[in-house]
Amino acid sequence: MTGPIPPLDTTPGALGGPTDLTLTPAGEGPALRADAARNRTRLLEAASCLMAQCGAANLTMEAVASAAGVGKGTVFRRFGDRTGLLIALLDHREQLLQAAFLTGPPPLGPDAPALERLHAFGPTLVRHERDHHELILAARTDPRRNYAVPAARLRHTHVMLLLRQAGVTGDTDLLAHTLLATTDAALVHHLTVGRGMPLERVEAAWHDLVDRVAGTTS
Amino acid sequence: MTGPIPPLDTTPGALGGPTDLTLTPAGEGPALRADAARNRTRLLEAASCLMAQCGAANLTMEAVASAAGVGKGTVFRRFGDRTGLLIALLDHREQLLQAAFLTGPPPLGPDAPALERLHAFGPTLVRHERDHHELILAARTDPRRNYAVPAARLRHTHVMLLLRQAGVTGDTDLLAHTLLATTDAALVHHLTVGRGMPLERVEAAWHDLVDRVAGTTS
DNA sequence: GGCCCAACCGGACCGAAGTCCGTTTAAAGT
DNA sequence: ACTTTAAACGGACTTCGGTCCGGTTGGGCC
Repeated sequence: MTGPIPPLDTTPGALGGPTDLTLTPAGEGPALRADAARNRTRLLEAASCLMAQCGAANLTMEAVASAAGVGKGTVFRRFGDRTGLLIALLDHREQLLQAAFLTGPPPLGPDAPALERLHAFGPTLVRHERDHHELILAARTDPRRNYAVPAARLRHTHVMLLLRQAGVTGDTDLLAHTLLATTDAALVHHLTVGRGMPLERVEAAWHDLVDRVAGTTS
Repeated sequence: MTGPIPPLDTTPGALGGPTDLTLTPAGEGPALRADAARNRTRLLEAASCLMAQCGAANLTMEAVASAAGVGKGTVFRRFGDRTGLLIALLDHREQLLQAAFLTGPPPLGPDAPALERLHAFGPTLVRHERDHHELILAARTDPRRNYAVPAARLRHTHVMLLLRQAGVTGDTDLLAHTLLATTDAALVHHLTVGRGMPLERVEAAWHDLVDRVAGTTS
C-alpha cells in the first residue's frame, strides 16, 4: 500500500499488451523462473482445492501457502495480494468463456450475425457470473480493479465491436458498458437470490435492452 | 460473521420500514439511550474529521474510537463494522440529494414532468457519485450490500416510478437498474479518471439512454 | 428516592492480510 | 565447470478488523 509499487507481476497477462487487446484471449506473462512457475501452479491448485472445501470467503493466504508447501511471502510475491490470487483463479475459469465467444460455434461465435451474437452473449454472461458469483464477489474488494482486469476489457471490446457491426451508431463505448452492467454478478445475485427473481426475467431484460439499443440508430 | 446476527442496529433507518419505502427519505432508528446517541454523533464527527485528513481508505476504527474518546468496542457496537460506519457517513451526505429529488425544485423535484425529472436525475447522480467517490468506493467491501442499503433502494424506486409516470412500459424494475448502473461510482471513476473521459460524455450517455428507453414503449 | 435490568462501555484478545529482510537458487555468461 | 546476479524463498513481524466478557450506567418502575 505504501511505496511506488514494486515490479510485481501478479497474474500472467495481467498487464496485457499495450493497447491492442482486440481479439486475443490473454497474453502470457514475461516467463517466470522454473521454480516460480512450478510454485505458481501449485498455489493455484491448492487454492482451488481449498476453495472447494471452505468457500472463497474463508480462503486464507496462509492456508493456501502451507497447502502448497511454500511460505506465505511466496504467495504475495506471486499474486500481489489476496485479490490478485482470486482474480488469477477467476481468469483461469474464464478461458472457456472467452474461447466460446471468440472462436466457438454460433450463435456465440464468429459465424453468426452480430446482432444474434449480441443476443446470445447476455444469457451466457449472466449464467457465467451466477455460476461463479462466490469467487467473483470475493475478488471484488476494490471495485476500480474490475474494470482494469483484462477479462473485463475483453468483454467490453467485444460488445462494442458487436454493436458497431450490428450497425448501432452513437456512443458504442458507453452503450457497451451499460449492457455489461446488467450482467454484473452483484446485481444478478441481488435480483435472483435477494429478490427471488427468476433468471429468465433477467435474460429477457437483456434481450429487451439490446432491442431498444439496436432498434434505433440514434 | 458467525452466529445468528445480534440485535445490531447499525445506522438509524438502516433497516427501514418493512416494504413501504416509497417516498420517505429514511426512517430514524428505534431511539438510542442518551449516552449511546451522544457517542454516535461524536463518532461520526470524529470519523468525518479524520477522513478529511487521511482519506477514507486510511481510516482505522481504533483511530476513530480514540479521537471520539471512546473504546473500540463502542464503535463496533454502534455501526456493526467498518463498512457500517462508512455507510453511515455516506447516508448523512445523501440526505441533501434525497431532499433535492423528493421535495426540491424542478427539474429534479416533483413539479416537473416525469421525463424531464428523469433526464435531470442522471447528471445529478453522476456528480454526486463523483464528488464522494472515495467514500463510496471505500464503503463497498461487500458488493451485495449496496443494493440492500436504503439509499440505493430509494433511488431505484424513484427511477422506476418516473419511468412508469413517463409512460414507459415493459420491465421498469430492471430498466431502472440498468439506468442506475450507468451512474455507478466505480464505473464513473474508471471512465473519467482511468480513461480520461470528460464528465459531459457520461452525462450525454445518460440522456441518450433515457431517450432510447423512453422513446419506444416496448 | 431506590431497585433492577437491559443496554452500553472498554480494552484485552484473536486471526488474517500484508511487509521486510536475510538466505537460497536458477540460469546466463565466461 | 565456475562466477555472478537478479530473482525467488520463507517466516518473523506489524497492523488492523472484529470478538468477548466483565464492569458500569441510564432510565423505567415501585
